[in-house]
Amino acid sequence: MATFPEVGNAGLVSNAIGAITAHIRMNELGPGDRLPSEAALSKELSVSRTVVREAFRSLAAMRLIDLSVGKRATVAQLDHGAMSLMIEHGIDTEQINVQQIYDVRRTIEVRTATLAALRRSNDEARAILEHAEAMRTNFDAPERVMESDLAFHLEIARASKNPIFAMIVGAFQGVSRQTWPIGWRSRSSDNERHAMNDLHVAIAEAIVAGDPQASSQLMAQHFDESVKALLAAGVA
Amino acid sequence: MATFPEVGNAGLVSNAIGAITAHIRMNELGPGDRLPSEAALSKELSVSRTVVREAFRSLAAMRLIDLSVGKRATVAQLDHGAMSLMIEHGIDTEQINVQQIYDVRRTIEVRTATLAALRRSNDEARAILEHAEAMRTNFDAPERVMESDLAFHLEIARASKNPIFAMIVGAFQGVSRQTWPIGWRSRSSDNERHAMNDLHVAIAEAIVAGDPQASSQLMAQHFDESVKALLAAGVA
DNA sequence: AGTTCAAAACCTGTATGACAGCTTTTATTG
DNA sequence: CAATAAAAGCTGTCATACAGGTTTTGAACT
Repeated sequence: MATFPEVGNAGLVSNAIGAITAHIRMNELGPGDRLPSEAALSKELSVSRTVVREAFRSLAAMRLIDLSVGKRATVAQLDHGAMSLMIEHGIDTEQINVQQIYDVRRTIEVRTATLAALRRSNDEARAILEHAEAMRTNFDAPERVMESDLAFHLEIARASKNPIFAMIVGAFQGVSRQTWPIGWRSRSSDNERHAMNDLHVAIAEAIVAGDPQASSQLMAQHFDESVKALLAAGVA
Repeated sequence: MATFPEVGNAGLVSNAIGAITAHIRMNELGPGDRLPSEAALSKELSVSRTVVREAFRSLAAMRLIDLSVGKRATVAQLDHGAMSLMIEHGIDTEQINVQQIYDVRRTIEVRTATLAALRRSNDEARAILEHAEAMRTNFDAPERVMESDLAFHLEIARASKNPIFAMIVGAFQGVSRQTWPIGWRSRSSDNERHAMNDLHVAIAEAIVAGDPQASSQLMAQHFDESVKALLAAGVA
């Protein structure tokens, strides 16, 4: 008899992955909930611990579960880690370019700006404004300006109250860290750099004021200027 | 002394993943190019084959590489498989809901419609129109209407010539297969269902005509109506 | 020299067993 | 009943083995 029908035919590991996600679904597990041990799953699925481990690793790579030594695996919170790696891989292998990323970001962030203006909590409004102001304050430390810039955009995405937007915006952070300095240097004068910071503050103020129109219009303007700067610097 | 500094401290598997992606980057590998064998990497990194395998599995889970028995691992093409699982996991664990997905899709697809009108090849234009017409033709077989609908949206994303859009739109297909029938049933009459199909044909014609304004406007209208139907059906 | 084809070498998928080190449960003791 | 120590459970990593694919090698033949 050897192999009886099995559930699918794409390898034992794929089956195990399916069984584990099914377990999560059927038991209605949520973030933090514990999964069965490797040994238990190994027994239940009649496969070696090796197979179960590889399935766990796969799920952990996609950030569907968290692993840590000694403890059992737990269901994970939505996270942009895996998507970040996918995007970076796309860049590394020249399947996507920086301009395409900016198009996606612009499309999404014009929307998050709108939503943030409508839905931001007071704490989020304050955080967004603080990040924008930090960009001004640390003008002479580009490293810090960049980090505040990234935090600013991510906080707006969070304030949109749609975790998918937050995940996508987060996923681009890694790549943005590489391209940001290019944009900064390519602005032709400190005046332009100050103008960029001012624009961030203006977006923050529109969101604080709860003005979706102004928020999205200013965000669009910000991206148009950034793309122009990047193109001027000759980024493909 | 035991463990000497190592490269990082997040476990041997993480190190191996880093080493492999670094290998891809430094050798400028592209889709289809072959990676070193497990044994070779195992030797080079001074870790067991087990560790290398788990690293490979992790990368395969994120679809950065392809594995197949007997052959060496190869660099993979950008693919929405991993992101699909992430989204489904988000739904299963109630971290995201259907309305949020529709908001993301609307945001992105209004843009892909615009770009498709500007950039579609003739083949793509024809394929998009065919999918829309197939929705009409197969009116009595909802299953087929759905598949044509999904293919229609994905083809538009591809025609935008931005693989990130295609990846995101593709990632939502799995979930859409679950919610689509709800939307179909929730339209109050066959008239409304025919209207939905007509709207798809109208979008296709706008793209064929190379009219970005009309394309995006009609796509926005399509999503607004779909969301309305879903809300009417009481989808959270 | 070039082609064909079979053997050899290589490679991945899976299983088993072992042990270190961390975490949770259990049992004991005060 | 609380504190604590022992036991049991769990994950991370390693080594080894073998079945069954795939690529390379080499020999035989044209």
